[in-house]
Amino acid sequence: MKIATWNVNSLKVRLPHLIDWLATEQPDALCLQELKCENKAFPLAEIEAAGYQAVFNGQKTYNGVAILSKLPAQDVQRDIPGFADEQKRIIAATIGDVRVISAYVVNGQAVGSEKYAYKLAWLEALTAWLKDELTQHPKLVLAGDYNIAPDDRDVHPDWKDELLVSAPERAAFQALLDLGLSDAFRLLEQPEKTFSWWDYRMMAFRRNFGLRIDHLLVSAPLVAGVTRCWVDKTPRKLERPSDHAPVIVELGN
DNA sequence: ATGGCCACCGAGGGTGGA
Repeated sequence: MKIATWNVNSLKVRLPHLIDWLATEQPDALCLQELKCENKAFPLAEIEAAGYQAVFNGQKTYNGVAILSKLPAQDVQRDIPGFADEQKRIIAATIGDVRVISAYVVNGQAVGSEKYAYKLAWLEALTAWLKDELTQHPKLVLAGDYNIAPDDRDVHPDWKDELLVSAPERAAFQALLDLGLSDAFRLLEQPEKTFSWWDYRMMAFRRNFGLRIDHLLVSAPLVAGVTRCWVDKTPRKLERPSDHAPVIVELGN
């Protein structure tokens, strides 16, 4: 089973890239973030024509998440239960026998800002919900744009901003791992300076000035089956790309 | 030369992203 995550930064603009990528990579499930698209504008016909089903949780202009899959999505959950939030950042569904969650973690804008406080509160609510979710679904993949670079290896050395690497953000990431989840990318040997996001400015992609902030966390019963995990930089090289590249995990079981 | 983008809404620049 092949599961991927991709922050497309506007589903409308990126739809041609998405359709091409689905045809090439043929993932069993793909978690999307930053749709920036209302549910009524979701391009379902194009995605179905590509051989995929879709469940989505969209909003106008900002945020928005979806799960595309070859098999039908079951027990669909939108948003974090009990956490009052206008922003559409979560959708969960069971694909086959795996619980798949597409998460778009709050960016946080600047350390110490109101949005930063919201980021930490949101992550706390996510963690509390997941604890319960894992008891019901032992085989679980939490996929998405975390807006956290977990380790110094995940950050280009010239990155000067505190956001995305601050100690409280990394502690929040660790709290997710402490639930019994593993960063699939780090289960295997990986090339140095592997990133999943590059700023549109400063020729950042060409210089590989990036961050690894898109992750696939897998629950304990899935760990032994992880055969491969990688970032696909191909779509980042196209005209009018998303600033994020897809990350893919292959599960052998 | 120390900043350079992109997408949104809406009709011009402000906002947000990371």
